[in-house]
Amino acid sequence: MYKKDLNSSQLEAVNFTDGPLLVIAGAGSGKTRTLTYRVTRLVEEGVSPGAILLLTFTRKASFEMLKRATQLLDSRCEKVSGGTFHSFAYAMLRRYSSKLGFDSGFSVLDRTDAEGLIGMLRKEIGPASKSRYFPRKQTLMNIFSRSVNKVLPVEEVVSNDYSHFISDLDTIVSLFNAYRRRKTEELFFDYDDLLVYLKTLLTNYPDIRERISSAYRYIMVDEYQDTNQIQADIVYLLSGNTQNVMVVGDDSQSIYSFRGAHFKNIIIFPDMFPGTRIIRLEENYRSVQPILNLTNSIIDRATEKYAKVLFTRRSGGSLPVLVSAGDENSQSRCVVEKIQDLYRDGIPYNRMAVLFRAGFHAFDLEIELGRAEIPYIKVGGFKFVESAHIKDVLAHIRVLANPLDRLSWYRILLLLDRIGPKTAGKIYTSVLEEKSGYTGFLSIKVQAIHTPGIDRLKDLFSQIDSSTFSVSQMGEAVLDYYLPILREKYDDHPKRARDLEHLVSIMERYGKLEDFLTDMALDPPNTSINDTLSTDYLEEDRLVLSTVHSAKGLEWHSVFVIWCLDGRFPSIHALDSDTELEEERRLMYVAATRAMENLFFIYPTDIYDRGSGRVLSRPSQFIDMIPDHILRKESTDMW
DNA sequence: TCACGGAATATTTTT
DNA sequence: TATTCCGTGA
Repeated sequence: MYKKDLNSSQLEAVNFTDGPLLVIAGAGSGKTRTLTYRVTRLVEEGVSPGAILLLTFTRKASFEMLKRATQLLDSRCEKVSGGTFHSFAYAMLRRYSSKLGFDSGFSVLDRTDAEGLIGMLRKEIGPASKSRYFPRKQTLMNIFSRSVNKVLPVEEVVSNDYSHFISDLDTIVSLFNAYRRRKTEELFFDYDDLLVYLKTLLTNYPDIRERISSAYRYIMVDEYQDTNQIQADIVYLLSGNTQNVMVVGDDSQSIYSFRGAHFKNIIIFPDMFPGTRIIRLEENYRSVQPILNLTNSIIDRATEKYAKVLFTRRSGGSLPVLVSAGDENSQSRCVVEKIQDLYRDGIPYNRMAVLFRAGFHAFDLEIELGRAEIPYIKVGGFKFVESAHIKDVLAHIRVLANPLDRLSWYRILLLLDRIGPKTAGKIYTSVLEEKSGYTGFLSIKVQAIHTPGIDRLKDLFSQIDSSTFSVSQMGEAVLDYYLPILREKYDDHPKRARDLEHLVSIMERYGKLEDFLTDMALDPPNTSINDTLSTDYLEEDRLVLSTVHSAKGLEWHSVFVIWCLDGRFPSIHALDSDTELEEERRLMYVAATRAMENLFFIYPTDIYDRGSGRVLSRPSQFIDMIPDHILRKESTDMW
């Protein structure tokens, strides 16, 4: 099976099982296949599945690979440990949390929670003089996260990238320290902490490092170009004496530098692991030659690249097309028409995708698709767990698991009439004083709080018994309580109520409350059908709308990239920074290399950009000025 | 202490 | 366009 299904480079990678291995895998070169077969090879050779660690970029990616491996070999492959760096870190930290002083566990803060916490602190110890601009909580989080991910002091991040806030540096630094303190007090880890604490654990406790690294004797890391410094350090620490580490990546597809990732990790891997074997996968199996010609010319113009020549044996195929449309709506109608044409030619909807730079770029298209009755699913962009109504419900559930969670208590209490931050603070303090977990709320001794809201809330908490209730039973109880509030608060409550129903059905899959809450933070649902939270997909024939970031690693028969307009893609904010512009180029490269047979770039003209006051009309500089024999030009005027 | 209204501010991608 | 911030009146 190995010889039949793999080319010689892939086979070499699969058979190289001991020692450090770097696989430079171009787009569509069978990277996933190589990783999958390597798993089956190891298992087949008798390596215990539990000793294999497969770190991927999303949980879905590792799930898919292991499912495939199971089909190829047998169910042993299901036992392979797979997941993201963050989920792996979570599992390890759970196991050894007492070492780090978190005896009673901890919960994970997602991005908005972290910002909320910072927002609270900002109010408490914020800027002394209110006359000047002070960074918002979001900006503060960006500064802190960058400092952690790039392993730089906050001072340096501020003076390098946020020099306009330099006069507030002292306050920013003390906020950072307060943020860290509060996380510890309330038993919280944010995304960055998961990685940082894992690294600390591995560094400071050699015995634990030894135990973990000997448990995972074979480590594989996918999408290595999108790892950051801490992740690379973790890989190094995990590799132990055997150094059986295989990393796979493509520097041309590095698109997460905003998260601290740096593709240089790929380049320096052989320095970290002397004796690294390097294998290049350069045959593309995905795209027809005309598409490859185009994608090569996109990436050829990159200033910094590590030469790689992709070739394909897939002859034939038609030229990629660049379409100029009048305005946003004619762009949408153009996409709809082409999709209908292809569908009539026998291409199912789920083999076509529309990709875009940012979630909101698809709004107009979604309306047109609805009008044309084309079923679609949207991936990425908007996150449901961050919408207010979902957050509201989750807050009630979170205090059940972690009664120290001040943010959630505040959120719950502020929903009630006549209760503001001050009162919420008093209630929070008195709940803690009871020292009986969330049930402490039932006997709070705060004078003069007798609102109907508080009584209803007490009802809810007295009804829920976290030791006997299943996760979804808790969800249902909270939902019963919350729905009247929802109706009061939002005029679009029917739609939001549907999301909540769906949330409860997701809860049914979980046995433990902690697992549910952790997944909501680390692996939140990010797909929607008709603007409503949805998790069942691929079962029906639906067109895929996706951000380019969420499309990474996937492929479709026909791909449409919309808003290929200079100032949108690349984003107008990237235009004055070379490194950001280069990242946008790689992003365009990722988008284009998703296509197997047909590739369309579409851009509307005469778009007024509010932010800059400029009118955007040029096609994206990444595909502008490409000769007609590589990229065909069309215009919607011609119809 | 809360609730509300007007003003100011702004990017986007995700674990 | 939406969110978030700040001041004012109740």
